[in-house]
Amino acid sequence: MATNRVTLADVARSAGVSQTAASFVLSGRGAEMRISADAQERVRRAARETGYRPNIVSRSLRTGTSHTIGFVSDTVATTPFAGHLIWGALDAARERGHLLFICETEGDPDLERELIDAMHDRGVDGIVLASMYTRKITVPRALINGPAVLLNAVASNRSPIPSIVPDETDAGRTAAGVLLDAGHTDRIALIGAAPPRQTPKGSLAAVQRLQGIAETLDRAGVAMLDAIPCPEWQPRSGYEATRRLLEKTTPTALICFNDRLAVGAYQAISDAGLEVPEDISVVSFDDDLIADWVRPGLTTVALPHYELGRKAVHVLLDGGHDRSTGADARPAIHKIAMPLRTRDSVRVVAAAASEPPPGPGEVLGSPGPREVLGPSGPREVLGQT
Amino acid sequence: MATNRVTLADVARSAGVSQTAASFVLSGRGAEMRISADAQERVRRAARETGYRPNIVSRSLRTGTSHTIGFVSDTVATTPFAGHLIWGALDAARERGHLLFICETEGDPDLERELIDAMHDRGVDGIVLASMYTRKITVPRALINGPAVLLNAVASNRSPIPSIVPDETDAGRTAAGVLLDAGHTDRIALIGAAPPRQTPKGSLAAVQRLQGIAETLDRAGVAMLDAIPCPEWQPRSGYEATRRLLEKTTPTALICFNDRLAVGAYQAISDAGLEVPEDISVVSFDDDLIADWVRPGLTTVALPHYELGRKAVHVLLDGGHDRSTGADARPAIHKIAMPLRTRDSVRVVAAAASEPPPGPGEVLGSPGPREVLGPSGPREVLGQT
DNA sequence: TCCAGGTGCTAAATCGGATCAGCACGGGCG
DNA sequence: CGCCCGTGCTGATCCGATTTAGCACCTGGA
Repeated sequence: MATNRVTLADVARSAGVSQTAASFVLSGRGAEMRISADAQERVRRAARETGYRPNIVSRSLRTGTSHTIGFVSDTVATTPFAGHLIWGALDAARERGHLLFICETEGDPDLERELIDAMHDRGVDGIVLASMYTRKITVPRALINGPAVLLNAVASNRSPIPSIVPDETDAGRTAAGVLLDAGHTDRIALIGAAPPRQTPKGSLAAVQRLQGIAETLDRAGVAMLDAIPCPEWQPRSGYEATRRLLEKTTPTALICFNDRLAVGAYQAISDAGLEVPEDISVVSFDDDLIADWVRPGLTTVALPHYELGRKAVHVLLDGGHDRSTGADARPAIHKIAMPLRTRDSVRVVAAAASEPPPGPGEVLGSPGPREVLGPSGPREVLGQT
Repeated sequence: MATNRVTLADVARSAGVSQTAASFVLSGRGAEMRISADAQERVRRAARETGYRPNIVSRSLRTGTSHTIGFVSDTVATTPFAGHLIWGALDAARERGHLLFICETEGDPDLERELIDAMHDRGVDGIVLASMYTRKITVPRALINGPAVLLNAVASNRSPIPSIVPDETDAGRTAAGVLLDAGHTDRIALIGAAPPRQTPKGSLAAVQRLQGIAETLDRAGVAMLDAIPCPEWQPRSGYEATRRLLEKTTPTALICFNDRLAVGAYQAISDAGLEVPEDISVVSFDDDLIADWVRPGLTTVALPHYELGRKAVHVLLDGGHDRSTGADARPAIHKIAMPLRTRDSVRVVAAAASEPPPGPGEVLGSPGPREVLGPSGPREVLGQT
């Protein structure tokens, strides 16, 4: 810090009023506190001419609000895919005049406690506790020392802290809907579906995506052809599962439970001498980087990282009022829509019966009414050097 | 902030001493200030039992040091590749009891100024101004209001601010050395070399890498076969350049100026019916994610992002003393070694004449004495979902 | 006996704003 | 003439630490 910062006392002296008056004027309470228009003008001019900026540290000491938020993540911060969580939080914080402390716990509970405490020591207005993938977590005790929200996570223990998570169930509906809308009313198989026990620890995506898919297919009276579980959601597993599926039967559409599984599925389909989407359509989840790299581009239901980050900050800053809405004591769980990214992996077989006939210009691609575009898409990812 | 935080006054009261005495004890100046062993013990016990934690906001107001650092980047924060810059800074800061404010300017000078000011308003101890790729930047005026360092950037205007950059010249020496050590003493071509004017604006890598390469080849008496410039360092350019090269002549080794160019070169080599490394060896720079994905794995000189981030924080916190070392008024430029990542893209033709004969177990791979391993390699990058 | 010097602490000021509790002045009214 | 009230401000206190200045007591030497 430079030693020559202009203080409120300087401004007051230069305007010929008391520090109190200057404070009132600059905090917008001039009229309310009956400061004359003339004096107000003098104060404002002095502030402008001296380049006065209020010292937030001292304000924070007195008022207890620091215009600062803590962002504590397990490993999100330096992870390529979910850096958008931070980006959204950063943007929302800036819009509302806040700055973000960011740190990583690396999954270590002691470190987590230490970092949360360090943030409280610095008087943060609240803490965003973020998880790299959507899951249940046990809320650390240190968090109760102030306002907080859970980002990409829900509390496994009882806790009054609100959560922000992607709407995975609706994503399941969207994925199934894409196929239905494109006229696939038969021979739809699932890659990566797993009974709840076989799912990554605490992960919610597997269960909820399946639920949304099943609900939508049921409602349309479409039976599932098959559902192959995968031990882990990696390309290799997707490859194995799809190969086994193709040995048994011939699907015309696949719903893969994430993009990495879908990449494996692509490989297996190709190995079987078939093509996407001519022989088999593929829909998936996440909108991983690879979804745009594979050919044909993968139609997928995107994790709305940017929006999740934004929402977390907004809920945190507007927080506490959640409890007044409704009489239930359970903490709010805010679900963020997962937008569909339409690419080239779904073949349009026929317009869906339930859809209005397509207009002249929109024969191909058929996004249909299910497409939900995120309020602002991610920026292009840049290379290094 | 919770209302029931324990304050120093509480501790003092509970220990039966004055707040002054308590402050002395807890700041480690108890003996110096002649507080009796008994009183010291009482204070420490009270602090422990009440769970006292000093309020950094108030300390900051009094002492002007907030144990807080600002990290201002253009777009680094949410970029997959260079998130390691932040990770290194985060680790170093935590080791020294500091927390990081992180923000992105998106290249907008107004936003940059606004964010730097916002950080100064919060009493940061210093600011790290980071750039996504190594380049010259004009140091914003707002930065002179406190200690600062430039990360991955050097000042184009006169400025007393120290810089932390990768040692690109030495990286050039390393890349050329890898080939020489593997016995390539002929037919070495460069892909991506460019006259200074044709280089990305302000980028230093092109010039310095070339300088190191040329110096090392010269010293070994090896003439360059050819050097093809590339308008931009992307796979397509690398592909085009290599294709043109292969039409003219037949190199046995390529030095590509970054990994993306090398990926293009791989493609062109394959199209020409040749193989890496049997027909043509390839060395490159950056250690981009793709360097480990392509087959054969690409031997490359890594950008030491993690170390750069660490060093920036250390220089910042130890700063100001730079000027005293040496009589020259120019700001310090700290160059961080770029470690070699040996993979499988370089064929060993023969042990280099200048090298000692290889030991029994190390016939292949020949890392040689040039290999510099970073103090701690990057963690594995995790997927999402 | 007196005082210098050491021991073991404490009162009060300070950092820069926010805020509570008034205070001086002028005009209108009874 | 005295009182009340609205206008337009100001003094003092507070937030929670750090730090300067200094005070009371005791011991030992002259």
